[in-house]
Amino acid sequence: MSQIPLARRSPVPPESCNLAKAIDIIGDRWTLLILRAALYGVRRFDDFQAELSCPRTVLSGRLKNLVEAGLLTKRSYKSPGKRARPEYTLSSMGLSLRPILIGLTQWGDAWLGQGETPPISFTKAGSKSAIRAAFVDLEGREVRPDQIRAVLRG
Amino acid sequence: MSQIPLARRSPVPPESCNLAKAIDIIGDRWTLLILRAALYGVRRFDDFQAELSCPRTVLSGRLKNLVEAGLLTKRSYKSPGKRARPEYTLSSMGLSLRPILIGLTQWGDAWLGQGETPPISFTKAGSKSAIRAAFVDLEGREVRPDQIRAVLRG
DNA sequence: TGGATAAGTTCGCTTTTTAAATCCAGAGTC
DNA sequence: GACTCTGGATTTAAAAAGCGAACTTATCCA
Repeated sequence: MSQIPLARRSPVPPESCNLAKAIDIIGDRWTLLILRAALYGVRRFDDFQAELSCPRTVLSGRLKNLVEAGLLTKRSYKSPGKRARPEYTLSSMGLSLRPILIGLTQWGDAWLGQGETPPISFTKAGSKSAIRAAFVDLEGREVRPDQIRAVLRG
Repeated sequence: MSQIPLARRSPVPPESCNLAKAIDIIGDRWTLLILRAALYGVRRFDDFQAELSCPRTVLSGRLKNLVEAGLLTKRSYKSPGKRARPEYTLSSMGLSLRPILIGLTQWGDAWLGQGETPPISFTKAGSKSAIRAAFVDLEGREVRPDQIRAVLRG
């Protein structure tokens, strides 16, 4: 049962909505899976390919898009006795997606996990108790979902 | 500059990862745009179509998928003097994606907004100061991103 | 009976995805 | 230098998905 009042259109047209822009960049299965792997430390072309089992053409294109969008940084690494090769690491722009992907992980744990213990969970450093995605006010105090209000144009 | 240590593979294989499962359901441009519109109150087929400007075939298929996945509920509505028609509203499963989409909106505001005032922002009811997506511990206190630790199996 | 309307579906056509093979550049080897 | 190995990326052709327009269906209203 949705408490959201009926609307014929969203209040912000998709063209000027930063959520829609974000969706244009990361709203793609392979792109999201690449970011997931990158957040776990995967950096190299063949490692991404082995992890995702996706066509190399697609991986190549998605990596290029992510570099152009500024989420990944392409630089060289060199193992001793090997030639230099590119590696793809998250920029600060890409790293700042981590809370969103962790939130989505926990959403998946809650709704898709079929009651099993999640294979990965998240805690605060030095603590054993779980953390969760939520909203906080300026002072860092939690705001319950039913307390959230949208405000248009600044 | 990424502080994430190099890994050849992610610690949880995509097949058993709830994040990967979540991406399979919502990791699609049109699907995400449908959920965005639904969170703003759009419910009807033609309203979604006008909002998204997507082919009706695509919309039809995505709505069916979202209903099957349990994120949307299909029921009938009836305006007085009109025949009954289906409407699509968010289930509690779909509603619980709201923090993630608001978080993504704020990520877009920060990185894609080109310094402009965001067209929409979020506040706590009865307050004017902004709220933001974050992590909290069991007591509802904020946990900074660098304090987050991943724990495997358990 | 005819028209208006909302919610899809059908139908050709175009674009993207996929999987496999191929290309390419440079380090190590002879 | 020539030869080979290898990680990274491109080419190619078939399969899948996306696209826009027209069409169908069902019901309310005149």
